[in-house]
Amino acid sequence: MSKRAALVQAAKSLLWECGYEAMSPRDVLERSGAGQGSLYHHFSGKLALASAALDEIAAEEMLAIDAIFDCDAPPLARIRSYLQREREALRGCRLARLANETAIESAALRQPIAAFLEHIEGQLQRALSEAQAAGKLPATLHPAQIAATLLAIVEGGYVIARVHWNAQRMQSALDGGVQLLDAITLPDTH
Amino acid sequence: MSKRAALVQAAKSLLWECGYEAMSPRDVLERSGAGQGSLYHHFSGKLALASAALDEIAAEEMLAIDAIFDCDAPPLARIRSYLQREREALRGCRLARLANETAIESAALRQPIAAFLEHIEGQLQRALSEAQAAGKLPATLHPAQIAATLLAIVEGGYVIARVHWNAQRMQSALDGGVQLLDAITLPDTH
DNA sequence: GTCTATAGAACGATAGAC
DNA sequence: GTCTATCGTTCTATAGAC
Repeated sequence: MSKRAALVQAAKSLLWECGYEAMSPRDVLERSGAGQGSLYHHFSGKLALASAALDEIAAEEMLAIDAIFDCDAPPLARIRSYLQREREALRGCRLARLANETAIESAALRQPIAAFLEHIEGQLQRALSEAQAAGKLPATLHPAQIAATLLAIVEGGYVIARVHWNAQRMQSALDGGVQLLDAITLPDTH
Repeated sequence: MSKRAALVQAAKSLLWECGYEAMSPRDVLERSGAGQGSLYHHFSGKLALASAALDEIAAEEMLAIDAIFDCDAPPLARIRSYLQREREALRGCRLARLANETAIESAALRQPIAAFLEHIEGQLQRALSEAQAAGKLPATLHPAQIAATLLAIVEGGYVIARVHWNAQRMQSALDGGVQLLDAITLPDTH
């Protein structure tokens, strides 16, 4: 593996563990086995390295999202699969955990994270629209907003779990989300 | 105002603006007008100062929550008021914005934030149970889990807004939450 | 209780040899 | 492309005068 790849790999793991501000170039060098020179040869600085790492993380995670949604299951089942997916609640969302760092104001960091969330919302909205077209959901609901709500349940679940330092807290929020989904599902009319 | 109070006041504003790790004692001293000595006379260190500041913030915010919930409006209207409350989405949740910092593992920081979230969940759960008892909600829903879900919508809404750097994104998530609440509300049967 | 001066370590980045 | 050595700054905390 090239030193550049090793640096990006180390940054990817450290960004999840520590976030951006708390990830020091020193940590990255130690974990990757590279020297200072390699880092500043391949990247203009810490921000550019983190941006490259987030690009890779976002690409990986979007593939995982598509693996859930691009299947033959009925639309509401796909949403349930997304909500009930296995998660490491206490580690936080691999991308959105950076949301509250000052550096999120930099587009280089924000863009890959925003693309990831947008991708999830798109899949959720598609599934909701499909369910609505099939008469499984009330026509009064707005798929775009419900999609945002479902994504918020997941991202908020991570936050709650970390504050209580208890993974079960996220599970409760997700379970409630599934209950809401079940409660608004219309019975078949044939 | 005593220097101690000035230090806590400065910490309260900086914690919201920057978070914990990014809040340096230097910033606190500059904003409060106090010297190094005052800080380390009144507090054992940065962590103790932040803990005291968070205690005050949590107390203030819980009062604001009670102002919404302790009123004569019907239970589901109180929940709607909470969801539709005015918020500064891009600033993030004044307390839970610290959720993804390493220091959240310290009980001194976590406890006031956890108490705040717990307080909200309690109010939501009470309102949901009341609505259920009045026949306004399906008996199949679990108030504790729905309460966690509603809180997650709010906390997740902050995250999404910050990632997109667009306050409207939080609004969409909250609007969807209100739609879900309306969709599960049972019609009066008299 | 409050101040200024300073400590020792870690920060992000640069220099320059190979 | 990779390395080691080092820069100037900022970090959190302590010392000690008043």
